[in-house]
Amino acid sequence: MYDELKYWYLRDHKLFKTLSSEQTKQLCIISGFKKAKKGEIIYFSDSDLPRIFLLKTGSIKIVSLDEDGIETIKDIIQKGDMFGELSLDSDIQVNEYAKVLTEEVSICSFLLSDFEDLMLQNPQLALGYTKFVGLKMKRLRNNYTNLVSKDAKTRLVTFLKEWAEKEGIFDNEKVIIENYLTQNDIAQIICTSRQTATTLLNGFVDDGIIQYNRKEIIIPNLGKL
Amino acid sequence: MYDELKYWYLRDHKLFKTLSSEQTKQLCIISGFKKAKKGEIIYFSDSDLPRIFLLKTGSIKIVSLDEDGIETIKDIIQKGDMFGELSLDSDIQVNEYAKVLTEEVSICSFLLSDFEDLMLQNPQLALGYTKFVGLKMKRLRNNYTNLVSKDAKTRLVTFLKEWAEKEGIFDNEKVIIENYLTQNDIAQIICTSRQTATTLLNGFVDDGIIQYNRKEIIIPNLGKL
DNA sequence: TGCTAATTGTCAGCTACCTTACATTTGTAT
DNA sequence: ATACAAATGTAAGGTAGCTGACAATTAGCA
Repeated sequence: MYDELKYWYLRDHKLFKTLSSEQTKQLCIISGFKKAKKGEIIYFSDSDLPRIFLLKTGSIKIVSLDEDGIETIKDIIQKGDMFGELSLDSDIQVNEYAKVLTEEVSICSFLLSDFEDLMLQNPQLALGYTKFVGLKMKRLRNNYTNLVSKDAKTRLVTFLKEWAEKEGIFDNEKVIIENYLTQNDIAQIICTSRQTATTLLNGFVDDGIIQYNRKEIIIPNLGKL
Repeated sequence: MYDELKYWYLRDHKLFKTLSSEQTKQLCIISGFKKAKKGEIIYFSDSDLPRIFLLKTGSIKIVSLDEDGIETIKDIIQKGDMFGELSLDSDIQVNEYAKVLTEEVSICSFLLSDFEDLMLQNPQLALGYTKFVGLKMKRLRNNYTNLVSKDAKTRLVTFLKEWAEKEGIFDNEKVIIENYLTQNDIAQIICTSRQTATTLLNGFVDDGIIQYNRKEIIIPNLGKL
């Protein structure tokens, strides 16, 4: 029964659509599965073997700790996304871990080596995965460009728009976003200080462009942002 | 004879090592090949079909033009590197092109669709390619972190070190780099203004940490940088 | 060989943003 | 309910580095 569940967890991910149920099951048998609650930390280095993770529901942030013990957000992973050793190399970042942002997340994982084997057997999967990694790089590069050429305000607007597009609940021009990020998180994502992010957000509220509280962000008119 | 040449150009790239000569030839037949001189511009949109390029010798910069006509360096591509639609999607960036930096470059290219076909036939290639893209992403992410947390001076040092490692000619602790970049290029790479880059470089020269001219950069002691 | 364009050098203001520092509010455990 | 920690709000002061402006040098070319 448990295997069955895991099977389904993979099954409806677009990347695994091309696999026969036999192959998916093969991946499932060796895959781990877990749920975690808000604030919990998932260490990549828990298993000494490199893994690929698939976030089934919820959101997490990938955080790295630098020499001075300062947390930096590396990535926000959302429902349906994969994370872990995406570059398929096995050197695990010791000072990197994932932190759960939403109330609950469910994650399944499989060993990098098993995933590789499966890709070798199924070129379509390999191609799909390559495109997925490529897309991720494109997005990263985009962020990079924004960081260089746009100021903090523009970066915040861009971020809010993207967030709305990805996770917002639309009602005509109005969008509601479930706000599971602190202002500090947002600040880190757009690469600015917490204070600047706070000031900017409050500025938007004053201008009536957004409504903001700890639970949700409402954008009355996405076009106006 | 010409086909033969192109065959060899691919052959000794590590990514294509796993291919049978038959397969390499297959890719070769459909691939283009060209040489270009310093300052020349290579437009990706030249062929309406998306392509992957392989830089055999020399260096180029990938530049994008924004709305205001401002050039931004997206990437520096060196000998042996690939560039083009690496994310394997076909939407060509119209306002993106490559500019030759070294005296001469030789480039070969093949159609994205052909490359995909070949990957489907040879999963090992797909896997290798994914690792390659992953590595590229890792480097980008590294730059990103530097940009956020380090100041311009540190970024310049990091860049010089990397450049030396990658292309420098070593003589014990001393390294000589062939300098095909203008200070403006360097400034863009480390995301600062031309003036700041100039001042910093001259500062290093004054401190005796480097010797700088338009032809080459000499680092007497790489460890001291 | 001289002419022109590109590259490099230097400086003075300006500003977006960081830092430090503290007050206030909100969530949560006891 | 109370206490404590986390998250948010606000302000003053400092600064890295950008912008613009202009001179000096070097490279490419007719």
